[in-house]
Amino acid sequence: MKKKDSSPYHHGNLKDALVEEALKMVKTDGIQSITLRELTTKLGSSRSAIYRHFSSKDELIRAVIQAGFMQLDETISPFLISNDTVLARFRNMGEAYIAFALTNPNIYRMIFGNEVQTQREESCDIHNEENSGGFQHLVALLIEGQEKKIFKDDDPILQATYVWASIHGLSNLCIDGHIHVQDNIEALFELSFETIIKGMKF
Amino acid sequence: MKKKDSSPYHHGNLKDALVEEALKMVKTDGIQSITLRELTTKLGSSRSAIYRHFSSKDELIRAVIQAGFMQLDETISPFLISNDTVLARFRNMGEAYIAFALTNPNIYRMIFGNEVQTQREESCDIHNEENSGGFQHLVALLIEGQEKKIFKDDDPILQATYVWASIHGLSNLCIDGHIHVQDNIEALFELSFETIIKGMKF
DNA sequence: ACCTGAACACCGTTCAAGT
DNA sequence: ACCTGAACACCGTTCAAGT
Repeated sequence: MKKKDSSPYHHGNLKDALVEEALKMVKTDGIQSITLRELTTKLGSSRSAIYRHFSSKDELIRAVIQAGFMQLDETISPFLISNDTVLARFRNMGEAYIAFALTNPNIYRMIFGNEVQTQREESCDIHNEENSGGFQHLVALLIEGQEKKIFKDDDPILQATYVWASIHGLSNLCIDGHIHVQDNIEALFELSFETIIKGMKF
Repeated sequence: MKKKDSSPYHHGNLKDALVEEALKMVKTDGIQSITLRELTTKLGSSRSAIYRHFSSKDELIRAVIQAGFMQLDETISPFLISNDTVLARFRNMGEAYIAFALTNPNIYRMIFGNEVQTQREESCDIHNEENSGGFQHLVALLIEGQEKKIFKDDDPILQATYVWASIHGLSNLCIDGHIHVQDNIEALFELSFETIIKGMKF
């Protein structure tokens, strides 16, 4: 079990522990399940200690959102910079993306939901280089595809945004049950990827 | 101003009035702004009266979501069944859809958000014929396009789902500020529509 | 940089009693 | 089919006082 620190009045790294534990709670029970009372009880700290590190619950949630966003980013990035062909990398990324959303619906919902007003520009905007290497890698992949005459010569940033939006839309509709094609959900992905690639072809 | 009913103990149609007023609150201030206390105060009814019509706040919200979904549906449906060409109808629908989302971000977020667990199958599933004429019309449009050799011969329901997901993804990312291409947001839509249509071409 | 413990305003929900 | 009014448990947030 966890050992106490030298003093009962000091937690090892409360700020990170709060974010980590909150992300766990989101993952299993959704963002609505986070209450500061339960969160601090689980960590064995006091409620008011939170306000040493975050000015409000919303600010804490923003940190949790950012942590979740980085998990998604780390899941998809490797597929974009592998040694596979352009089209294989594209497809593998898409499958990994949707798999993440289906496996972690609560985290995905939190990231792209809007229960907390975030300054996306500064946290988990997909264009933010610091947090979204994935988007940058996607842009690079599309540029490579354009150079190899696989993809149409369009603005690669707009192209990447369109791709992201399409895959995001699929993920979003699937995990929130707006579509019920469960029997042939793979057929939906197959059709979607093919249509996207055909639409962007040189 | 509003006249009282014959008896102060009977509201004209409290159930509908609650949903209507709640939808207004969502539209201007977002779903988070709805509290039963404020809602009933605005209508001049008592708090407990709500429970004559809804078993909980969540059940009320579900009715509000459904009402919002029908507004979206009524906005886009006319464009799908107009006298224009297949491609014009397709494009006009897409533009109307995104325009609705940009004009009513709070309503759009509520519809496709997940702050309240809904049984989508019974309320605002896009496949639900009762509430989503738009989706049915989109399927019909795609079938017409296939017959006229404009679109590829794919399962029209999967095709329609892919189209919906793409436009939904664009709307969603735009209103939540995950993308900041505000300067050329029209260019993004232009590229998206062209890519989608090209991807589905015969 | 934490702790305890109390307090505050706000929330959804319930209930007893009236009309 | 409503009303009033009180109560309940829960919430985020603040604060005074300690270590």
